Amino acid sequence: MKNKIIDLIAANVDALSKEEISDLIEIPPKPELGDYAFPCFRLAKAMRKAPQMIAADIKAGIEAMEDASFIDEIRVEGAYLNFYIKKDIFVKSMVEAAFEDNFGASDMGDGQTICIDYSSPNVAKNFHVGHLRTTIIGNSLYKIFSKLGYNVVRINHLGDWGTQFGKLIVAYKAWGDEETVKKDGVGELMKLYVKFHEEAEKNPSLNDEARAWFAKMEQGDDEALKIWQWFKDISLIEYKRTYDLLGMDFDYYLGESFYRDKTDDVVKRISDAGLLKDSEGAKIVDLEEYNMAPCLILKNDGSSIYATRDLAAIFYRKETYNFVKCLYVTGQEQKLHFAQVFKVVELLGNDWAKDQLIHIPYGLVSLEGAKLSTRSGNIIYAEDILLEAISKIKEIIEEKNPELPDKDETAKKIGVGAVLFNDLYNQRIKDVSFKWEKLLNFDGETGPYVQYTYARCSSILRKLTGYTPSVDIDFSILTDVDSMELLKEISRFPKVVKDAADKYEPSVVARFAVDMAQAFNKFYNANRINVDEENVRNARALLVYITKKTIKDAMLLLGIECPEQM
RNA sequence: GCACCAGUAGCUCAGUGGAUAGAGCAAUGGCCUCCGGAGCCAUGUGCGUAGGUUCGAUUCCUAUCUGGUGCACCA
Repeated sequence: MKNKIIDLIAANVDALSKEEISDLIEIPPKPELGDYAFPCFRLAKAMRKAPQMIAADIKAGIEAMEDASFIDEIRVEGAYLNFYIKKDIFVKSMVEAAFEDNFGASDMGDGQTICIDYSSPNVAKNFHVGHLRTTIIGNSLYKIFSKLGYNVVRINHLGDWGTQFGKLIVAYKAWGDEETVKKDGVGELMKLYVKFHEEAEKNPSLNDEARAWFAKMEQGDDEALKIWQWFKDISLIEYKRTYDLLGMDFDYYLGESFYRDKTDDVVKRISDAGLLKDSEGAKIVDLEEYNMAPCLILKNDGSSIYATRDLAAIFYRKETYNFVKCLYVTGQEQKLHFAQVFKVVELLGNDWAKDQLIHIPYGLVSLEGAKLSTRSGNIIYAEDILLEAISKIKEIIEEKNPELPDKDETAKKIGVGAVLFNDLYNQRIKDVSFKWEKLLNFDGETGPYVQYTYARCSSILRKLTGYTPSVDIDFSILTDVDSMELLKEISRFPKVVKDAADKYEPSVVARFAVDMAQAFNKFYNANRINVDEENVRNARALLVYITKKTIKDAMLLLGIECPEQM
C-alpha cells in the first residue's frame, strides 16, 4: 500500500527519488489525519514555492491519475498531504498479509551465519540476576535473526579457565570434601572460594599455591584437570537447570578453556605483524593512536589473558563458521575491552572486523540501589527469581482460575514470561535496579498482560464452534476505528522485526506486543465478536485469529510462550 | 584527569528532524444481566541548563551540570 502511494507521489514530484519519498512518508499521529502522510517542507526550497501550494499541486496531479482509484480522499493540511485509503481495500491488504504463515519473517539473511556470544557465566560461580540479562537478550536476538533468515550460532563462552581454578583446587584440598561438594554444588564451591580469599589475606603464600595449581592445569596435569573438570561439570548441571527453566539452549558450550592451545598462534600473528610491544614487563598492542588504552596480550609472567583468548575465539569462529556478524552480548562496562580487541583484529589486516564484530552492551543491574556483591550477600540468583515469579503466578491462578488444567505448566510459562518480558521491555542500555515489587506486578505493560490478551483471543475462538479462519470475509465490517487501529498495529510486525534486528534491540518487539495487546483490548471492548450475523462474526473472528497469531509470533521472538488458557 | 553511556510526568520508561510529546505504575472516580475484570474508560505539572545548525530540534552539534561505568597484568 505504501509503495503504491510512493509511486503516485513520484509521478508528480521530480525533485525527490523514490527512496527519499519513502523515508518522508509517515503514519499520521492520529487516525483523523489519514492513513499515510507526506510532508512537503523539503520540497519548498527546491521548488521555490510555499509547501501548502506544492501539496495542493501534488494532490491535483494524483487525483487525475487512474492508478489512484484505491484512494478515497487526499487532503491538504498545512504542509501535509494526507492520504485516506478506501477502507475496505486497506483492510483487505492488511488482513491478507497478516494471515500468511510467514508474516513477519523474511529471507534477507539468505542463510548467512551470525554468531552470538552470550550468557557465558563464570564456572564455579552462581548464576545471578546480572547473568540473566545477557542470556535473555542474546536468546531473543537469536530468535529475531533466525526469523530474518539468518543461520544463527549460539555460543556460550563459559568462563572456565584461569587462576581462580587454582584457588578453588587449593581451597578444596584444604577445607573441602567430596560429599559436601556433591550435595551443595556451586553453593559449596562459592563458599570455598570465599574461604580461600579470607585465608589468603592471613597467609599470602596460598596465592602462590593457587598459581602453581593453575600452572599444572596448563601443563595438563591429570589430578588438576580432573578436579577442574569435576567443578565444571557440577556448574554446568546447575546452569542447565536454569536454561531449562528459561526454555533456552545453545549450539555450543565453548568456554575459554577451549582456546587455551590457540593463544600461541594469536601472539605469533600479532608479533609477525610487528604490533607486539614490551611494556612494564608485559606484551601489549599500543592503541594510543586510536585514543584507547593499550590492549594487554601477555601478562608479565608470560601467560595469556582474556583479551588473548577473545582474539583466539574470533579467529576460530571466523574460520569455522565464516560469520557475517559476530555479536557479543555483555555489560556496557566491557565496552573498552571489546573496542580494543576488535581494533587489534582490524590492525592485523582484517577489514571485516570493522562491521562484523559487534559489541551489544546492556546496562548495569543493581539490587535495591546497591551493587551486586556475593561477599556482602547483596545478590539474587536467577533460579530464585524464576521460581519466585512462578510461585506468585501460581497463587494468582489459584485465586482467579482454580479450575485451570495444567496449572503448574501454565504458571511456569507465565512466571518465566514475566521475568523475560521485564528484562526485554526497556532499551538494553538502561541500568536496571532490581525490585521484587516491580517484577511481581503483573498489571499493565507486562508479559502476563500480553499473555492474558492471547488467552482471551483463544477463549473467544474456542467458543465459536465450527469456525475455521478464512480470509473470505466482508472487509467493510472491519472499517470501524478500533478494528482499523488494531489492524494497523498488527501490520507493523514485519518492520518491527527488521528494526529490532537493525538496532539489536528486542525491546522494539516487546513494545510492539504491548501495543498490539492494547489495541486488541480496545477493539474487544467496543465490538462483540460472537454475534448472530454470520458475516460480521466471520470478519471479527478473523481479526481475533490474526491478532492471536501475531501476538504469539512476537512473543516467541522474545523467548516467551503463550498459554491457551491462564 | 581522560573516555563512554544515560538525563522526558511523583516513579519506571516510549518517542533517532515534522502535526497538540505518549504509555504503564501509583492515586481517585467510573464500566455491559452478554464472548476471560491479569481487562476497558476518565482525571495531571514534564523534554537537566545555555548556546548553535534548520522552514522546523526531545531528536543533530558545542559547552555545562547531574548520575552511572571504564581507564593493562580479573573477566
